[in-house]
Amino acid sequence: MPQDLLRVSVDIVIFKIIENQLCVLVVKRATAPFIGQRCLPWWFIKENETIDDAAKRVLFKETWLWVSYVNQLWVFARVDRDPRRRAVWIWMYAVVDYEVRLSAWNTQAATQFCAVSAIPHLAFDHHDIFLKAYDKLKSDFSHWDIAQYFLPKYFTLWQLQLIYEIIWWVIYDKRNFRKLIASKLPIKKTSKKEFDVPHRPGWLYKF
Amino acid sequence: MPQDLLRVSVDIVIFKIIENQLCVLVVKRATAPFIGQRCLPWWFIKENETIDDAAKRVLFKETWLWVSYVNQLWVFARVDRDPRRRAVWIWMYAVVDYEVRLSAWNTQAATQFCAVSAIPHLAFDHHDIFLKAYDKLKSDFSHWDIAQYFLPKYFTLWQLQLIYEIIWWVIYDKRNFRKLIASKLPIKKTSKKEFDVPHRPGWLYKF
DNA sequence: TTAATAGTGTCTGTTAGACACTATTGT
DNA sequence: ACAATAGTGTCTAACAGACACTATTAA
Repeated sequence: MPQDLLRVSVDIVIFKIIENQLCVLVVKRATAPFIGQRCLPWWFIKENETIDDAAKRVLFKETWLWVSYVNQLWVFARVDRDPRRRAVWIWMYAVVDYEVRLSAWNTQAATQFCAVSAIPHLAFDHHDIFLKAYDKLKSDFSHWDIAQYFLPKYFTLWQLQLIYEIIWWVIYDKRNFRKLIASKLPIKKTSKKEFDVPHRPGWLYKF
Repeated sequence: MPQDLLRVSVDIVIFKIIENQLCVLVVKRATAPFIGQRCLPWWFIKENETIDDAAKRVLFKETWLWVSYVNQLWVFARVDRDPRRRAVWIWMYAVVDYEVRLSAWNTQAATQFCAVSAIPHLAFDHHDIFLKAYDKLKSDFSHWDIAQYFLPKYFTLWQLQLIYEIIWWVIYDKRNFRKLIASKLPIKKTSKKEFDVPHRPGWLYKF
């Protein structure tokens, strides 16, 4: 039985909502190939490392981001779109929540979030990955409660509704939305209210 | 950037419906570890081979089966449940249609289909894979028309209904089922009818 | 008091599910 | 004629979607 040794890489699409827009993390390449172009964060995986852990560790080291959710998109073997001929690669996507601050890493122009409506040309086949990740994110939203990973621990129903409206690019009726999520999502009303708002404060909820 | 070389393997759950039962292909191991135990078919992938193609090629070579549908389940890196310490492995599932004959390979007791209700203990972590594949198969049925891969090219509505009843383990009302699939599945009535049946023959349909 | 958003209920159209009889073929 | 399965329509209950007003807070 053949036991070829292969290089395995991970490419990741990291989503975050900034100023009511869905954004994706892109990196400016400092080395060949495609030097100077934008692409998604990626790396080769080492032995003795699970994929999810590697994703979180590498992302923290390189971008100072701690992702709250990681999932797989797809795996490929040997489709020669990459000049370095990576043998096997894994596409993933991740979500970063509201509370992560855009501090140190943000001053490096090399790494920045970019609104999905204005994604630049991406090197490698990264545009395909982005599209697949975006589809997957939208479909996962309907089956499963990923919204929580975009939100802070305590949030108002309006914030929750906004997440859905941003991801799916639709407008909901407030009453219908609340009926819907009451029957679908395991969220609890807390005894706290939002503050520092110039209007009647809403109740805070948590998952 | 680390560029460790890893062995990549594929484990696959192959589904087929035999005598109105959902079955999975299991193999009896001839070599250590777990010699004599049953497990799922698996192999290491070689460079210059896409995963889907490798799956079809290897399965044909080893079991004489030509699968009509292949999909991915999950990818893992380094979880040391395997005595040989495979580094990265890919879980997949596949479907074999009605018309594939159980010929040559079936005489080898080493390779056989086993009803999902009577799966024996499987070596490695293959029982987990089987369970995940079964879940995925059921959920894919609701989103997407995989039923066609279980069926011959021309089929009656009753055969189609049976597939759904077997996979989901439910009973449908014939009229409601037909209304449902008429609105969901792109199937066409042909001008042919089934034959060699001791009752009124049904119309044949195709996808 | 005003500006701004929170919070709440009803009605209606569509969809999913229960249910029974006639039609056609082989023997 | 009989055995066996194909094929077909209606009624009802549940759910999804449209829709407008009162409540509470900060300034």
